[in-house]
Amino acid sequence: MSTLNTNFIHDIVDADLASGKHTEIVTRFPPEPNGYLHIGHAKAICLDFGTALKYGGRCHLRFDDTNPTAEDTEYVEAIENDVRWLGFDWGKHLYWASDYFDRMYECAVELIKLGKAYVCDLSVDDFKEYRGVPHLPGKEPAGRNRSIAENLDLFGRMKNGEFADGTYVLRAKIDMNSPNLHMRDPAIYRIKHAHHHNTGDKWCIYPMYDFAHCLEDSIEGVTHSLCTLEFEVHRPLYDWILGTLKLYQPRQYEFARLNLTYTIMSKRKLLELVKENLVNGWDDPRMPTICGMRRRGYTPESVRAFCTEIGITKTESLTDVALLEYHVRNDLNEIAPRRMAVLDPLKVVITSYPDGRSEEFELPNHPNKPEMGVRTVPFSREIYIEREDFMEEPAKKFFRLAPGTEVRLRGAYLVTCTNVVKDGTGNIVELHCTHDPESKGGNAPDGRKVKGTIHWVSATHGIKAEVRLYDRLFTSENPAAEDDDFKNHLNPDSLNVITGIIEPGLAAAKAGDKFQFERIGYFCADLDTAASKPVFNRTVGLRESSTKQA
RNA sequence: UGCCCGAUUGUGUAAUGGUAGCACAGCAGACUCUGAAUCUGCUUGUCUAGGUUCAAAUCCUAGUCGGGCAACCA
Repeated sequence: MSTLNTNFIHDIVDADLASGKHTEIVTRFPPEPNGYLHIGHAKAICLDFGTALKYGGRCHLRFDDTNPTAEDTEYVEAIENDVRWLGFDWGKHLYWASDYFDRMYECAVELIKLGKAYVCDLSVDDFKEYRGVPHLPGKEPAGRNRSIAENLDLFGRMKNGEFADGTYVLRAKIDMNSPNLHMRDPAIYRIKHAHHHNTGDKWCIYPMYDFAHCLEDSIEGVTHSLCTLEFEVHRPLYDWILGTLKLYQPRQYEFARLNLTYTIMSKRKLLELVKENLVNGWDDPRMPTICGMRRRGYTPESVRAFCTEIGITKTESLTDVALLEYHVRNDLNEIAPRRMAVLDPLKVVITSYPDGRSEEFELPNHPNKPEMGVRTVPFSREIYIEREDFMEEPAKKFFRLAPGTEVRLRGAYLVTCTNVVKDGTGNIVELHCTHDPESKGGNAPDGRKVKGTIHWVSATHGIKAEVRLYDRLFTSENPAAEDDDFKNHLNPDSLNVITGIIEPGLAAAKAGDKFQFERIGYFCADLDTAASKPVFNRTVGLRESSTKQA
């Protein structure tokens, strides 16, 4: 597994191991079950699990389910599935923040007893006003000086459901004048009369992220708590809570989140696309979600290789999606069997080939990997070729078919175009060619060089297939940074559904099977595919040298 | 305006006081029954100004630019 890269986090781990601070490395991936995982999460997953793997430690999968009004079990299974698909295993270490609600409550009580937490009755608006703004000190609420006994009583009554949502909140007593807003007596427990998927109706108060997360890490013995940059300002609070409670203190380290060109990474925005039917669900192959990429035909190996390559830093950046596509091609090139499919068919009649006759050619599944075997492809008098593989008036470096020129039909015969058939409006509807019967298999006995090789499908044997041509979802390199609504920058051509002609064997493809359609790109059978109606997704096109003349 | 963080070719990263390297992208060529893959070569970079040092991408100071923080979200 390609996790042997190094980065500044690993430098820290190396140092901690060398100094004896830790002997076993424990990390965690802590998703909130309120959405689907995307490529940005893949980066975090590769770091969290990859670090544990590299150092022979363990990585916990922990659902951060502290907000029952935002979360849904719908997402839990999808998240587990996605992490597994990426190739990682949490073993028996599956946890829930809600597993620790009792402990967290006790910790909150402890904080109150230490005089380090109090119940506050400020309204949400007043709460904000008292907190103030970054460059001015905040104001201390009256409740800040409540007695410990009164706080204990009030917090107990909050827990017992005596108060309505929003009436009280438990706050850490830190410093209303701190330059760090998160230290201005942050709320750590709020009242939410909501049913929780794990704990049912046991609780009507739930811990806030800042209070819950450090306790979860501490309880689980996490050594390195890795998160994204926006939590940097939360770190003092993380340390304060554990320090005040004198609990084991994991260290939090922050790294930059992934940004990719021509995509958005915000869960909220992705949800918007799904809800407004601008895409066909979370697993739409245009989505940067892990399930979307899976359906698109990306492999876990390629996603992991990409995550390794981009590295882990604190520098905010915008990674070129071409780098991801490179890794997808790189992996698919190795593993995808070759097939022929014509996406924009132009009929060719081999006039010298006997009518009614057909034969089968044996073609390799992979040009450089004989061990991948061969398949047979039927040939007949009428075939389809790609419309763009013919030019009536060929450009200078056009190597393909043109009137009077000879090309190789991949693995079949050398053919020469003898006639161009047009309809009344001048559109080319058919080509006539003659073949060299001596060139069976694709080479002439006289050894003459033929530069052009094009793919083909027998018109009498080929099967129609729905082919979904996917392109980038946005036309803007950085849709989230545009001044207007990101949805104004959706690519109207991000999906183009066409009917192509595939070699017959391809109709048996099972959903998820991956192929290279020679000279076109990598494709995979979609979830919707059926032998009676094959459906293929374009995963990514082949790289095209810029010298290729259209 | 307060605090925190960051800045290395077009993009992403490495170099931990000692030759600025790698990958992608781009360009040129070789090879090729995929204009793919593969192979070869090439172009382009340390934000600025001072300082420390025999030596600075690296350490210090100031500035510039970019980002984050003001949910009873995570």
